[in-house]
Amino acid sequence: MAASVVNLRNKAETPVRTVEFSKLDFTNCPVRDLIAQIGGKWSTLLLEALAQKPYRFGELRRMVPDISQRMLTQTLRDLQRDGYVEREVFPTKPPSVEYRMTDLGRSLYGPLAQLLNWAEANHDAVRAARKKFDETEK
Amino acid sequence: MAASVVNLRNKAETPVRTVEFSKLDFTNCPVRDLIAQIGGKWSTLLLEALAQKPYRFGELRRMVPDISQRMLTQTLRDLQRDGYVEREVFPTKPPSVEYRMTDLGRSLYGPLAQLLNWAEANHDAVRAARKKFDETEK
DNA sequence: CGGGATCCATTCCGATACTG
DNA sequence: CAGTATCGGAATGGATCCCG
Repeated sequence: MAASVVNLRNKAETPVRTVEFSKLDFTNCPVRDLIAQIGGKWSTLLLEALAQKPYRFGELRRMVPDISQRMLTQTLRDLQRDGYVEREVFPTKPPSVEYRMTDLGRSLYGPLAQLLNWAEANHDAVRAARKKFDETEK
Repeated sequence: MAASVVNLRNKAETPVRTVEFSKLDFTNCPVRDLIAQIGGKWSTLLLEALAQKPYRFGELRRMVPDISQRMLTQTLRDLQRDGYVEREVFPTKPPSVEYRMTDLGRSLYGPLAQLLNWAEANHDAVRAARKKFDETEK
């Protein structure tokens, strides 16, 4: 229904998004469905690493020292399930496993990197806003 | 140290991000710090609504019917704390409260909207990847 | 080396009831 | 109308031990 369709525009009046608020079923909402995974604690970090080049399990572990191997395994598995990452096992002795980004993952990383750049560029502004909010004691 | 700095480049060899993996303290990592909030279950939805125009509490509640008033209050409060949203109370009878986006929030919404567009455009691809992964019974 | 299995603490979030 | 307070279940994530 047209009344429930919202056009989100930027300043140049170019439509940037159209969101229908009438039917927001969790199982079928792309935003919640995909962002829930990307928004996990370790997903973006691993996507950033693998956007550079393929890495082995142990290499990723050393690059992100404060991740538990449980979460590394699980996050990589989830990223593979969503089609962002490929896994290849080399039957060496002992075995080694390499993770690399797929084309879908690279296409995701474009807009994602822009958002992460924004986060870094505006981290101070957000922290200042938080401090002000907390000091005003609301 | 230079060895721990990773340049993430796109196909045109333009550096898009530089990530230092050596010091990723949770309290000081902008990505995790900001994305953790944005990645919450309701944040993006409310940012999308308020990117269009200001809304009152009850209007937002009706736009997103499956949110509890507890989470609506809390998410709006968190968005306000991070400086994305402003709250204005009108001392009418009964009182009404309006929420509107700040300039910081609008600047965030630019790259965020691109990511959300990607999520919608590629939802089918991800769902297909999930189905294939699950059927391959890994 | 690259996991899997188990246990446990914390956090998130929904439901419900109450208030100025 | 726009919240606050409390409770409890579910999900998230860390620590530890085991295994081919």
